[in-house]
Amino acid sequence: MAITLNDVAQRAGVSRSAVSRTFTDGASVSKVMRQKVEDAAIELGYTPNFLARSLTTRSTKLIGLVSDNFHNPIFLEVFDQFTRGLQDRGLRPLLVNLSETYQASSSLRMLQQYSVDGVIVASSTLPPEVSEAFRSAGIPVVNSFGRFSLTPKVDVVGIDDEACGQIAAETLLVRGYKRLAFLGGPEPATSTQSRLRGFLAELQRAGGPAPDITFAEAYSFEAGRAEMQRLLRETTPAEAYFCGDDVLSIGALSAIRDHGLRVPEDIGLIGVNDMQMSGWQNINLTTIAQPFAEIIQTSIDVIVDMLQAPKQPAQARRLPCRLVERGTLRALP
Amino acid sequence: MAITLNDVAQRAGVSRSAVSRTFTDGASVSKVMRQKVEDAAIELGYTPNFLARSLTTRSTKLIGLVSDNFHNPIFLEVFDQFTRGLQDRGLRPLLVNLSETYQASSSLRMLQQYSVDGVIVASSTLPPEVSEAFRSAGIPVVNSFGRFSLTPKVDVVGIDDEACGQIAAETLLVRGYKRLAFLGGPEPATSTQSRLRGFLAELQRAGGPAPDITFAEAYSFEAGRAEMQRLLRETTPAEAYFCGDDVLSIGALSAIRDHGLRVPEDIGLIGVNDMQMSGWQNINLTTIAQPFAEIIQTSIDVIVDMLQAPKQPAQARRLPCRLVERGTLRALP
DNA sequence: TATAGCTTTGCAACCGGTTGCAAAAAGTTA
DNA sequence: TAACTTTTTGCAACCGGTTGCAAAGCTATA
Repeated sequence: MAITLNDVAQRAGVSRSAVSRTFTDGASVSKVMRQKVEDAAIELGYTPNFLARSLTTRSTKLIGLVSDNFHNPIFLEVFDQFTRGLQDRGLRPLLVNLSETYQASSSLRMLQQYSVDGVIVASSTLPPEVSEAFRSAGIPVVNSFGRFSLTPKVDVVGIDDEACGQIAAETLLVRGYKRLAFLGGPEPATSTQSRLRGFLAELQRAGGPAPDITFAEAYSFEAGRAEMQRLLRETTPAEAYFCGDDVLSIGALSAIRDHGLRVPEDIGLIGVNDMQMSGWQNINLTTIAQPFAEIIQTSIDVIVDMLQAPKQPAQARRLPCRLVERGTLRALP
Repeated sequence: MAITLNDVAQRAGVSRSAVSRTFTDGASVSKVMRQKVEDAAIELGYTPNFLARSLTTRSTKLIGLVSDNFHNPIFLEVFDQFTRGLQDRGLRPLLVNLSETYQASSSLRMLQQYSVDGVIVASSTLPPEVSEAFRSAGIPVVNSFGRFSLTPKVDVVGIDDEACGQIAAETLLVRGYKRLAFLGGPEPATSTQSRLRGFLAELQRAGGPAPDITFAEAYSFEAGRAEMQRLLRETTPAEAYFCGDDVLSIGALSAIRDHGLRVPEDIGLIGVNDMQMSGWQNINLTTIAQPFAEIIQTSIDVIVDMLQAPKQPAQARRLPCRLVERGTLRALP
């Protein structure tokens, strides 16, 4: 069916090795040999079979891209940048959707069977064990958007969630907000906990009052809306809320407006992520931007380095967040 | 490094073929042989190498999933469903991001090199030639979200764009709107053209006046907003707009509100797609839903059938759209 | 022109599997 | 128990490539 090495060799009247060498960088072939082979290859429409090659070279250029985050719109941007970044370096993303029904262990086995060169776990919610399983199976792995640790078992690239909470606190305090609140993502998520810790620490340092603390059931519009509705119904709302995520904030925003209150006049709101939608004029959310592009670029760099240099000690990298001012907090005094 | 067939054979004291047969469905192995082999395999932690196997079986279970749509949030839902659907059938998506810098022809070659079993082109904007190139290279292909044709060169699964335009027209007319307008996606996109055709045909049939027709520069929030701003500035706005896409509609919606007009009281709006966000209470867009789940499921079924039965004549499938009533059109009289 | 040194080439083994074929083993029947 | 089937097993070739090694070809030097 498909054209193989043999066909080309026969056509060009040379040995199989000669053809192979023509298509292998750094192999020794003379000008005239290369010409003969290339002519034959073009005539026949030959392209080398990468999978067969991988058998001896032990490199497939396949990278497992595993994620469980197929609902938060920011992840479309994430996938976009990962696929492009990998493609630019000649790597191919084998996408794995780690939903409830598809267990982590079976995905490990699957990626082993396909001899992926490495794995990128792109998720802020998957437990570290998922990434660690790859590493202990000897597959280079980087946990992108993962939680920082001083003693990481696998390489991690993410933001400094505590610093993020700190920025939120500073931002609110400097604008003169007094009664603050934290509206986090799902309580067990480690990102939520770290952001809360940073938030509280900074408030305490500044001598502010302790904030109200609640958690939404998920990082989603509905969860943010439902939790804010509950707060408006059952409590005296705070002056400003630090929300765990933009999509959560947008849900909260809609609940506040439906309740007849204005943002930022009555209630202030600050999110985290800076997804595209947050900049839309009808949302216009003040938020703390994650450096997506840098996280992704760094993750790819890390994986690429690991392909070249085998097992280095694992390292956790923290990239800085920054405030993006829009219209959901009152102006600076 | 990794455990191979040979290791297991040696450990179990049997031939290589015996091991291979144990891991091949439908091969002939006795109970006791299977037991011996499986024991050894478990002890050693062996899993067969899929890529090596593919060399002889000529099946990689790899499916190229190519798209150029990494910006419209609905595509995250699309990727979610595609990856799960493929995984459920034991297939693996090799993701290809067809951006400007990454040409279609090189992706064809790449997917050939990886011996993918088939390709799904998931895009409503890529030209048919992209899919056709795969077919003429002998790779089973289905164009998901593609344009319907009576004489398709490749298998297509999508909606009936003309019927969609027709539904929009009916919906607006029955609510008593008189001065209608069409705010399409990029003018050259075939989906835009077909929807417009259906829209016009139905208006004409009903004897309504000819609508205004304009096009946004892209299927994006900004493009929808910019075009609607222009319309509000430079023209007398229509009573209701049929927008080519939800995200476009949301952009238009924000422009209308910023202009001090109310939806649906002053201007009505109807979109296409029914992305998740359209149901958010602060958007609440009346729209025509694409049957995403069915399109994706059908696309996968088609590809799977093609893997089994070689070249059947290409077929284009049209799945029905339906109206989703929310709050951007006035109520029925 | 003979010789040394470097480059190019083909042979054959190998990567990790599968599979047709024939021999061996097990099961059936008389 | 012998003869005949059927099942199980191992051998060896093959899938489409790569690569170490030695032979062949070339160039440069004396």
